[in-house]
Amino acid sequence: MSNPIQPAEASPVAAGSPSAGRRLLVTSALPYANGPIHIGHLVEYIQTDIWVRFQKLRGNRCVYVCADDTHGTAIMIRARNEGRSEEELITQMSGAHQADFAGFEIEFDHYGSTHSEENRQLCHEFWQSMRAADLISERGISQLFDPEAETFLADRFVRGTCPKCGSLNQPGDNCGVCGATYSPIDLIDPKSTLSGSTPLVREATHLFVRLERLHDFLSEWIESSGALQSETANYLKGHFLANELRDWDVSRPAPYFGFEIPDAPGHYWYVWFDAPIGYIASTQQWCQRSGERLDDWWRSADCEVHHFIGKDITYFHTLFWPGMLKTAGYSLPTKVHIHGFLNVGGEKMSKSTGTLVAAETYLKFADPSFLRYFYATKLSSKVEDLDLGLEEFTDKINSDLIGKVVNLASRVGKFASGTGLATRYPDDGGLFAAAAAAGEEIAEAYEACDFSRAMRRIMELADAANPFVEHARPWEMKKDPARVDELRDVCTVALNLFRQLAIYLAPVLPKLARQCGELLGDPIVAWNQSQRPLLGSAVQPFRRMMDRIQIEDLQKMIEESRSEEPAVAVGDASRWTDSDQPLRDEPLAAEIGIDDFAKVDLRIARVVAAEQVPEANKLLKLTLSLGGDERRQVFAGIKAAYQPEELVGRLVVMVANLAPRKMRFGLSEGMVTAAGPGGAEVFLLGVDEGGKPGQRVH
RNA sequence: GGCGGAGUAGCUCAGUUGGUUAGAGCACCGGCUUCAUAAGCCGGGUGUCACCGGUUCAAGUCCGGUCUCCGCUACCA
Repeated sequence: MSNPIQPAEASPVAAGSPSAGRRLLVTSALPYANGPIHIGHLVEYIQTDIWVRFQKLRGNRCVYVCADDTHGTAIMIRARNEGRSEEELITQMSGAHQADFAGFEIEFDHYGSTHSEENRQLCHEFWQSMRAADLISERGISQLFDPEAETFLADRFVRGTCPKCGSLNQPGDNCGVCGATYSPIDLIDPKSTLSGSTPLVREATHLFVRLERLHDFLSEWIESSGALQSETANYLKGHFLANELRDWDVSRPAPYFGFEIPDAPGHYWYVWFDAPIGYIASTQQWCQRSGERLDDWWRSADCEVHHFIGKDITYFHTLFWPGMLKTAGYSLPTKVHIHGFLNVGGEKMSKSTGTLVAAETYLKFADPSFLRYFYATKLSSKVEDLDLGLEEFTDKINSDLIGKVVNLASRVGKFASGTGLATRYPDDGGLFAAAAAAGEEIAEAYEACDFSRAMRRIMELADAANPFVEHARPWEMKKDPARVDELRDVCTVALNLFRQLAIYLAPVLPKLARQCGELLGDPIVAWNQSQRPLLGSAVQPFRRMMDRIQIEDLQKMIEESRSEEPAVAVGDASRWTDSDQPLRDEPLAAEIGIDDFAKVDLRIARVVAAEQVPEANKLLKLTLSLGGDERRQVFAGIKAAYQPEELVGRLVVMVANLAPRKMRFGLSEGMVTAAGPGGAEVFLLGVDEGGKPGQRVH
């Protein structure tokens, strides 16, 4: 056997070892005050919280700030619809968010709001710096205005007919059918989704940040600061830095819920201007509360700044934000940690399948520790989407946490309160020493945000610990009073090995760390507690720490999330329980008269030939017959849904008078009608028995 | 089409700078144990390392090509 570890021999390890004494300011992206927190959001807050708890456990000075993101048109509209003030809405939402976070043991040092006096002041300061640096320009742009709601309309609040392909009821910025991008002004027959009225085109002055002036600085920072993963730096170089950086529109004309720009009355800062500044404002509130100086955290070379964000908001944090910070003289981020999205069961979360689970709903069915651990096993430093599979989730929790970790304590816990811990650490075959030695490697994995690696290493330790108990057979010792010393030794080893696991897992499972601290009468407060065994103390009565989870619990959770969809009253048709999702995805278009409809000449056509277009991603080439010699060549975006063979001979409905359009693979002389969201989910319209090619649809 | 990532056991994944017979956990099979247990312990490998070629004494690992999947992006119905 190897060296038994004695307290006197254990080498004292400096708190947090080489990294001791760092100062870190850490943020998660600010959740928007327009909806509840769901398990997708939680990936980021749990990831950040684990990292922050790890840093604190290592003895570093680490401050974790966040805030609600409260400004913008969406908040204004929602408050208006609910008949209350914006302030009332965001106050209530902030409370709900903070309750959700607390439920998952996400512990901020400060949680603020972008709608704060501190933020307003800081926005003024940033703005002045940017004015002084001559970064701001001004010009008029044409924008749609809703005369009824008396507000300018962001792209997503306008729908209309696509100017390119003529599809009805498309969003204001791009066509969901043909994918064309355009300005909402180009829409044919636009409608405001707020009031249904026809928007007017109005000229409005906007203020812009001339980002191109920071091009050299940004290129340099992105390339060589080390703040970004190479894949992200690469993406930015390819998509943005290769060309001239476009001016960034940072103002919105009144009415807008936000801060009015001091030297441009009637104009408000766009929400993405004041949101990141909210990181600093929240820090400032924390400083005021704790007697700290803001400059020590945001203008000090000794303090690291770490942002955790999702991949969807990469360019706000890697282009605009560093530019703003640089201009205003604040610290640039030491690191921007970017994570991917959450899928559930291999698919995007959605309300209709019930996979978009609210934080509050999750807490009704499962232990928050489980989600924290599960995410930890899935998270790495890469920008990768992660998948939550229900079976994988329950397997991992039950075998890792229950079977390996908690069970280790449970197996000896009930004996140990009688024996207490031995005063000398017994021979354990080197288990404790090996686990102590693994500490640095695990710490490195945490530091690098490679949590999955850390969890793997920790579970290896747990795997090694359980056979020790099995072979020692403490239950037999219990029967013989003469063997009480042996029994105490076994308990001492098992509980110390358990404690090491609890320390290494403490960033992920703070509750387990507390329970371990209570059991052994010694709170877990520092990483280096893993290096020396706890000896000679009493053990408190054992209390159950976690319960197994059944997959049925999760299924119920999904079920409840699905039923949160408001049911639609359907009266006599209630035996048909069709989802309302399609209508919600694509609301009904504006009313038209019969004349409008008559413009569209729909005809029955027979597919007489169908072939693959090998180079195309989505297209099949169809030859349609309208009877006689009338043939049309049509390219249809149904490649993922249909094989050419199954189409030949079929009757379909086509738009016969659509202007021909030249495409990469040839001329398309019409359009085949189909429904569905796209991809493989495309369904051609059929024709009942008796219909003949060439007949018009009336 | 462009950029990025991935492809190793039924599943989730490790696999350092090339170096014995390719690993772990889960699942599975057999046995043991269960007056500590939420269970566990002992044993069992189930593989064309996506494919083809190359470099090398030696390739899961390096190089070239091909295929598939995912993400972003562009074009397009």
